[in-house]
Amino acid sequence: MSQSAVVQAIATYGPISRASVAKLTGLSKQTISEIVGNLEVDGWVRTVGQTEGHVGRRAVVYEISPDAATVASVDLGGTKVRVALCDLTGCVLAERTEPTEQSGGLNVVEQVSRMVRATSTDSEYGELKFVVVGVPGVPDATTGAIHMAPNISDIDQIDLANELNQRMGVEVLVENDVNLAALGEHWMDNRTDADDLVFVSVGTGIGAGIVVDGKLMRGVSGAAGEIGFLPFGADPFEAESLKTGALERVSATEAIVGQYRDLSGNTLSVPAIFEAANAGDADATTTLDNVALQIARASASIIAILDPSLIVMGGSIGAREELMQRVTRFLGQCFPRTVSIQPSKLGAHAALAGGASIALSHLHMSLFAEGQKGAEIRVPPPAFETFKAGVS
Amino acid sequence: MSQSAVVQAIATYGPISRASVAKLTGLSKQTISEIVGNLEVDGWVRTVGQTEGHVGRRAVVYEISPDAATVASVDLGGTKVRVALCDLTGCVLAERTEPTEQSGGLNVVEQVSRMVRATSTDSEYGELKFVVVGVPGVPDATTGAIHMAPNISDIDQIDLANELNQRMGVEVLVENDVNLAALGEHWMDNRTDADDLVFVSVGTGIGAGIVVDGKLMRGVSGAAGEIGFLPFGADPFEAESLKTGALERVSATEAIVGQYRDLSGNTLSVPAIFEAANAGDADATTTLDNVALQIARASASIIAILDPSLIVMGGSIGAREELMQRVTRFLGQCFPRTVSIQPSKLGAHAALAGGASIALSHLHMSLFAEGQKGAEIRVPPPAFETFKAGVS
DNA sequence: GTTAATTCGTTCTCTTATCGAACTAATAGT
DNA sequence: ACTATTAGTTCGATAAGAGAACGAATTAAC
Repeated sequence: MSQSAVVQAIATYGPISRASVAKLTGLSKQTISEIVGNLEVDGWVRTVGQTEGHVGRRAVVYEISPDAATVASVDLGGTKVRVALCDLTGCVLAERTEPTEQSGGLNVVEQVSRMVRATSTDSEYGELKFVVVGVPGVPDATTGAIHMAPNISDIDQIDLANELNQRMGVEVLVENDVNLAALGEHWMDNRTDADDLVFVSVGTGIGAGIVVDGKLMRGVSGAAGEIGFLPFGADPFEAESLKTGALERVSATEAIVGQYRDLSGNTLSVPAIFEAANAGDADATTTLDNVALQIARASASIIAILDPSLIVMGGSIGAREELMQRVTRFLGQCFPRTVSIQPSKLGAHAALAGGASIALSHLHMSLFAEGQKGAEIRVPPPAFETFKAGVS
Repeated sequence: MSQSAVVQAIATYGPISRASVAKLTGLSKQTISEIVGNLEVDGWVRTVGQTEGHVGRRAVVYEISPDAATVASVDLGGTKVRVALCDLTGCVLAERTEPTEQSGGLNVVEQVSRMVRATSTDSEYGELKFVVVGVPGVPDATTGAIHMAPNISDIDQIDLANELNQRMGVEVLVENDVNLAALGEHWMDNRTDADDLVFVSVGTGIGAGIVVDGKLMRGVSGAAGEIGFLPFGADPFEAESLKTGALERVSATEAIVGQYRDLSGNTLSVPAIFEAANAGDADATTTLDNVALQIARASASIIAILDPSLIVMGGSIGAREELMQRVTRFLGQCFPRTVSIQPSKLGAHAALAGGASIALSHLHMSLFAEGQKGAEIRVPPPAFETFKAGVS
């Protein structure tokens, strides 16, 4: 069937007539009529009136039926758990946030499944069909355990996707949170010219998510984008660099606080250091310069290897305007080509958006392109403001 | 049509009966009979006898008709032009090598098209259907010019693919030589477990070709893998590093010769420096250690960002056993995960093999999967010895 | 206000790829 | 010779989709 193509066209080109879908897809009119008819009977699309003002007969226009089903996107962080319930168009129907269960392990599983259940039955939404969970670690494809996630205890001892699946009875996908953030930014960007992007997150740690050809690059062991281990910043041949990562040792929260303390003798939080720099504190300025220099080098490495069209900076530190400006300046001094660097548009909600985009793609695939090889449905993002409002 | 699946099965599983193809593809027996019948009439496959010794009726077995068509793979280097003519199974039918026309520009175009024509009409081969040319530079997708190719003069002034196409009347694809080498190694490796690899070439320059998911990663401007510009080795903030690349300044031919001269006062060629190191020359040993250290850092960068399953070292310098051992040792000291590092199996012929693999894939696609979206035909490589013998 | 041009959507027929089942053919082992 | 087994063909049946023709509804133009 070419159901997927039809759904894709309706989803992408908003309210649209069957004749237009025929032109867009290249399929014949009656094929479209039949497919749309079936979709309408099954409740996936619905009519929204008629065209008017044009020459010729009025066309009945269709759109995706937003409430035919829902998906949930979960951002499982070390301190907070966020759950967003989205309809088929990606609009946020309900959201809730809780502090993460610090006892970790199965208790977190219980917490997430309880929150998802509560959110999805808040009122009369469509059936929950898919859940995507973003975690601050590397999901192991075979065992389902989450490696390198020091912020959530015992999360590497259980098969997270499987445990959640059993409790909720819905298909669950677990993905690294930075990867999801990269996808989220890419989704909302919705660019047609180039289909790639690297999301660089600087916060308690430093990491990157890579989108190439609209798809996530994970690497064989799921560790693609672990730029904390780039071999510069600290001496990469010191033992400590093998554990923490040479670059991470000089560019994440702890390193920034430490560096400022070494220079000034005072211990300030990272936001306070930014304040101090803005107020003219020379030590703070030096600290930020040093950090930005390292991040510029990291960006240069990424560009040298991947040649992306865009780098998006995110995380509590990375997205700061003061840092971005410095990074852009330094990058110009150590790399011949210029690449656009932009701050994250979605901020703390990037991973949530990425989860929603994956969930919707998967759902559409399973519904309309069951077992087709090259099929790929790209669900267009909702208006930026709509999404932002839903999760604020 | 599922022609592509049938061709794929016959190409991959050698001489094979129609019944077996049916089982492999999941298509029904008479569908296979019809498709194979058509392919045989058109000359793409042929029978090669019957099975014997099994219970039941004897099966007629088919294989790809090797001489139904040919493709040419060209390695257009700064000093040599190599042309290999391959049949449909990837076997080399004829080969020729000439010094590169030093006048550059259109003269090189003439040289290549003359060589290809001469090679393909040497005797009675199948019709030439596709030509792939590997160049030491970055092909511009829009203009067809080759950027960053200092070794072939004026090659950035012309639309290479187009000029060649007009002279030869065959479809021509131009690709970076390191990218082709990466594909060639990947093709010959023919691994089923993981479908990615990074080819690192160290010679007059340093560069990398990246294969992910069986496909080349090119980047937006075709500059992916330009690891000469990784921001370490020399100081990346010096003006010279913006031109030559910070890493390239300390790891390619010129840098190695220079470094040894600085240490010892003597000027030796790179092979001579390797000899000296093997003979116990401390300065040569130090030089090679330094170079290997930088290449290990480059490898660490690649692994941190891409997380590949394999790195293949190539180029006149990179493939040397003495260097590889050092790189492996240093990499273990600056990166926590171990990744397999292997020397190039194809040596100077890697790009030629990569060109052949692309040419064959394209040809099969255009013949049997015209305008199918997700279609992809993977032509299995010939036996390693067969190929090697053909181009030696 | 009638007519022409235009667009939408349906009906009907035709093509093409594929499958399923029945049937014929050939072979090894008993 | 008989049987189990595998190979390959013949003969419909089915389903996705294309193409053409036609009816319906609407605006523009005279």
